Amino acid sequence: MISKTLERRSGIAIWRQIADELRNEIATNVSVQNNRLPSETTLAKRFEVNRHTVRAALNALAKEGIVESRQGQGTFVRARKRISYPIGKRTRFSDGIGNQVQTTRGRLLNLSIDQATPEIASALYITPSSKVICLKTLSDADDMPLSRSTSWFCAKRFPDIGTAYQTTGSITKALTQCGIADYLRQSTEIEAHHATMADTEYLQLSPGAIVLVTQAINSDMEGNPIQFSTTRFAADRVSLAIINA
Amino acid sequence: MISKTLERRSGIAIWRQIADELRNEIATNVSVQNNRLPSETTLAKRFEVNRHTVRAALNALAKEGIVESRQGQGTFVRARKRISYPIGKRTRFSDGIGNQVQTTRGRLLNLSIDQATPEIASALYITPSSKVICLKTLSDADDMPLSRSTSWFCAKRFPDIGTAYQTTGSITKALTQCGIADYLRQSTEIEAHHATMADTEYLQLSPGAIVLVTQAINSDMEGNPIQFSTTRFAADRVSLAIINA
DNA sequence: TTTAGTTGTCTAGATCAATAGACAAATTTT
DNA sequence: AAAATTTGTCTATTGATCTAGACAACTAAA
Repeated sequence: MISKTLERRSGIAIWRQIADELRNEIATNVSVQNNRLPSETTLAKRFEVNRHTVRAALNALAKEGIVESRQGQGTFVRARKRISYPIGKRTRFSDGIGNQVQTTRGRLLNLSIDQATPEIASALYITPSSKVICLKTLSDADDMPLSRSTSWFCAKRFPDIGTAYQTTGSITKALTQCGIADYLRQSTEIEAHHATMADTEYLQLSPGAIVLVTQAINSDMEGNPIQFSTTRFAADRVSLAIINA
Repeated sequence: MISKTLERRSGIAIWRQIADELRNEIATNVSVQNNRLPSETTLAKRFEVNRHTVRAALNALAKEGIVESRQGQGTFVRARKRISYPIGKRTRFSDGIGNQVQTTRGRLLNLSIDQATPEIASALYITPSSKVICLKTLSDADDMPLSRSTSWFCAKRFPDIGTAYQTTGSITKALTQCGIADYLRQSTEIEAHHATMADTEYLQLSPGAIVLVTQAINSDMEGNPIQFSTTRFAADRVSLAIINA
């Protein structure tokens, strides 16, 4: 198909560049017939590299659980679906993905009481350097880490949000306990970045992996912002579905 | 700050892992004082590597235009802003980013008439294997490639969409010429992937770079789908802003 | 059973990445 | 002026990645 040469001396090993390319083609069903990849020799010819280099790439994909090699037969793709995470006015974690997975879990990693930075203050409509509660959480789906979030709440309005989250394992339920029966997503910004070291640790990713970073503000029904949060998703496990309606 | 060890034998050179980490920290203003990075020796101690390895990382960031080193003084970050690309009911390319850049340009890379795949057919509400026009385009902002798209239109309804795009360089204007005065974004799906070889070529990216991939359906004012498209953004040049209202 | 095609494993050498140390060149502080 | 701190450049060595070739082990088809 594409016969562009691989870049050497780029800091990314050739076998990993091939792995990235094949992962993409598998995701879009290019050059995959009957769930079977071309043979190692064929791929080596196509990428103009040694067969061992192709094997290193396939080995990496096998470790990710994307393909499976069988001696004498070939290399086959194992179907895996991304979790579709809805983003709209009524975005909620467990509700949104609940029908796609068996179990969801939220864990509190860290709680601290900080002074609001200018950015947080303007998002929450409070005076700069007033007190905010900062919650760092990790969310699992089927015991695979899916995302990690940092949320800020006005400490004066939600003094007990931390303990409420710890007992419920859910922001929505914690807000209910704090008197917020319903809330709306006011804004969302999405970026993509390379995984940081903290990401590779908490989300169980390899270096060079991708995280989808969303920055969101939630408001109560009167339109007052109540939560400002940054969430980092393991990009190869999710697809963000934007709900316009 | 974070003292997690770097992963060796991962196919990603250590200097590139450090570059990725620093790029992220620069973006979030961590460990950057007065626009000045810590000295090479300090960074080498922190990452527990040789100073030359840190230099390789800084060299890469300098080539990307993110930092600038001055002998005897230090290494400084150069301010660069991502273009914020709005996604909502009324998403349009040039309108949305027009106030952030000087010039925008759209170029037609390829036009073909294909049979609709099941996916395209269901998105456009047409019978499978009926004819569709496929437009591959590249969009620049200030002469930097920003995104590349593949769009499908019903060939029966929009026979002249190709020439209309070529003369106007804009999907919106092309649709106007074809009798669509106004249209709405019906759905958007967002994923993040590693750049393919075609991405590195057209979007001028390095291997290992990230692309934000959106899949969207646009409808006319009666709610009939008119365009199905996949867009791949250079992730380090944009931020997607979700408009819920 | 034979043959062709596939993945698995081993050895050896060539190229690239990372470490180590030394010193030059430029800037700021003392 | 001198000292301290910074980036820039050089050489040499060790370790990881990529290439090359050969052959074993397994599978499916002739």
